[in-house]
Amino acid sequence: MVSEDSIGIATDLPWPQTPAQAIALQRELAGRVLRVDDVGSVRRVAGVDVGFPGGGQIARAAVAVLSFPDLRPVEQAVAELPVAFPYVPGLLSFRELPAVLAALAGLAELPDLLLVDGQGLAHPRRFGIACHLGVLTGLPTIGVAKTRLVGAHDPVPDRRGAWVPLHDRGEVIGAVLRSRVGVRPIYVSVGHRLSLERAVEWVMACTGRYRLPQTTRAAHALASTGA
DNA sequence: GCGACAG
DNA sequence: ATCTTGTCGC
Repeated sequence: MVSEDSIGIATDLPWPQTPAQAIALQRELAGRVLRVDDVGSVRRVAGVDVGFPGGGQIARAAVAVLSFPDLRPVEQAVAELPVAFPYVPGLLSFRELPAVLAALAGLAELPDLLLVDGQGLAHPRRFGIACHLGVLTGLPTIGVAKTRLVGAHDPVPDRRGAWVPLHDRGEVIGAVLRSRVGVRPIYVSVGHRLSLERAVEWVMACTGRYRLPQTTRAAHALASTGA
């Protein structure tokens, strides 16, 4: 029973009710992640983030769409839904994605690329929230996290744009990127339909004078204030 | 058994 | 994530 809205976002999805079901679904969907570059021309880039106003019973998702490459605000959408899944490290998407999908459905036009607040492949089962959102929407996505979930890495040179690979169990799962000199690095990983190298380039192209990309900052502001 | 642990 | 003011440092 899957319904779609006018711009093609499925909203009424079957959803796991327990951590065990969620993990099984991640293992199944992880095989659908595309790591090859297939982004196309990007005119609209969006930041995606979720806040929990009040006691934390409500999830408020925000999508901030910016023009590319000038990064000017062009559209935004917010959606609030009751929280239906607890926060469990590794299962973040099951808590936040329902609200995110609702917010995306409220846009007049879909973005060409999504920067998601959280991990992509840099996840225990290689299926963080950025991968999950990419697979569900079919859109190119990138995971941009402020802290590490899994993996190890060498020190990152303190130069803007420098990055080192993030390793886990013998494979490269992401990039630890110095988006700005003198600040903690950010964790970038493939979400869907692009390579790690291109993901890092897109993130840098969306980043100005701050540690986090403009897209992420705009979405965060929207998700926490609601307007 | 003792830590680590996106948001 | 959220609850919260001032304060240390560049």
